[in-house]
Amino acid sequence: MTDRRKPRISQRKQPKQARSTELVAIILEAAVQVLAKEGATRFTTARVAEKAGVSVGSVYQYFPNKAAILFRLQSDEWKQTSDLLRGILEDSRFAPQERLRRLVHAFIRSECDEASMRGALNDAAPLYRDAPEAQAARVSGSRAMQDFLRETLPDTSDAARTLAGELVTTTLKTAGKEFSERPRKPAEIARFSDAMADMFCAYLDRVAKRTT
Amino acid sequence: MTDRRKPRISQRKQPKQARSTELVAIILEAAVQVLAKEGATRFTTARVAEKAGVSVGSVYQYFPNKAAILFRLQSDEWKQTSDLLRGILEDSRFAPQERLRRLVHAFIRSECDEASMRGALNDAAPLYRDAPEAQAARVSGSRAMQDFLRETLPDTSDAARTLAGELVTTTLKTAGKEFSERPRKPAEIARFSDAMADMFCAYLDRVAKRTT
DNA sequence: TTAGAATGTGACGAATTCGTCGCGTTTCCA
DNA sequence: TGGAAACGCGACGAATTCGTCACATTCTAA
Repeated sequence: MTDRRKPRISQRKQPKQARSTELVAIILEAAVQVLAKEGATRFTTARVAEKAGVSVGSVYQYFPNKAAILFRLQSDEWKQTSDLLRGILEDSRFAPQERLRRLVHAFIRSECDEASMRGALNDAAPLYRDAPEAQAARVSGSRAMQDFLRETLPDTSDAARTLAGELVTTTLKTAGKEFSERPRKPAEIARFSDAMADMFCAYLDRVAKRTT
Repeated sequence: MTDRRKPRISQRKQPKQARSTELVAIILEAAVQVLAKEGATRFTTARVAEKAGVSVGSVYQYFPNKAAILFRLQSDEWKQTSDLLRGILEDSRFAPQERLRRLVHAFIRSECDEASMRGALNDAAPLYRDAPEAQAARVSGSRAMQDFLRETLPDTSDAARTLAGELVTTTLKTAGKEFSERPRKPAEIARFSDAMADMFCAYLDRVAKRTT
């Protein structure tokens, strides 16, 4: 529970037998449960072990500390959504603006779907975000968005495009998270997503015009 | 440190003599220091008391628990920025879009100014945000923005205006926070603020046109 | 079959933290 | 000026949490 320390966070030992591979999966699943149901401050290796029907020792066999479990969950989450978004942005069946719209909807819906887990994971961020591994993971964030913008804003300078990309990306991510913190009805979700997509489209149109 | 509990958070006792009034101020100041320098997880009543040159007992004389101190800091913060923003939005010397631009710049600059304190306060949010007092405070959030939009988008439906207001408000707040989490140069801050203001203006223009 | 590697166990020590309570000190006011 | 109320103190009990370690069990390969 220290803040300034930067604990190693990578996995301690690779499972070599089938049962231990499965064990890791069970632990991670239990971790998700505990996080969602108990919240970040009650997320404990002991509780995870109990939920998994396993002893604490086994947990520490594959994860050097609590932070490592959380980081793993966050990594999986990142990978999952980043794949999702990339897929949508590269789907050439749709016009660029339609792709963006779908992106926003997909992201916010997914954010609302697992709101309690993600909220808790977010609350726990102070425990793992200062570790070097987490820093590295943060860099490779919004590659897909830049590629998309290169296609959409071909005549815009690199600097302006980068800025626009950062703005859109952070807005989507953070405002989406905030929005999903309270329970929402499907209609609400759709309306908010539409509004955000409108905002992005209006902004990108304006950026495009500016350099034409 | 429990998550599900909703501790009372209001002040325990009103200071009645000058020295105790000053004491509360000293405690709060120390709390800010500790939060900024030590981070949320090392924020402790004991540390606050030590920093304030006061005993723990005195701290608990005026705050029922740790969460109450944090909530008080957050409340002060909210009040302060909400006054700032209201002032800018109501300043009729400037055209609406210019006001919005100034709003964004002021908010993000202020966010960057005290980034470490606000970041830590945010990390500690799980400790106080579930208390009923905090829920109540959240409601009276973005009144000024709605008034501003009533002026800017007179022909838009209430529902659409509310939606637009929520989107702009949450975007400003959350994206601003995220942006300020890493240290930024003044030029960077200005560029990002400009981009965000552009985005808002483009969006609001589009909303306005839609109903004209 | 059997040695030894991999895996799994859970009681336990160390550390931290919260908030209280009994008691001493200062201030107020009649 | 004297007593009551306000104020301030800090050692301490209760609770929680982290992560380890010595030992038990299961698996693999020769």
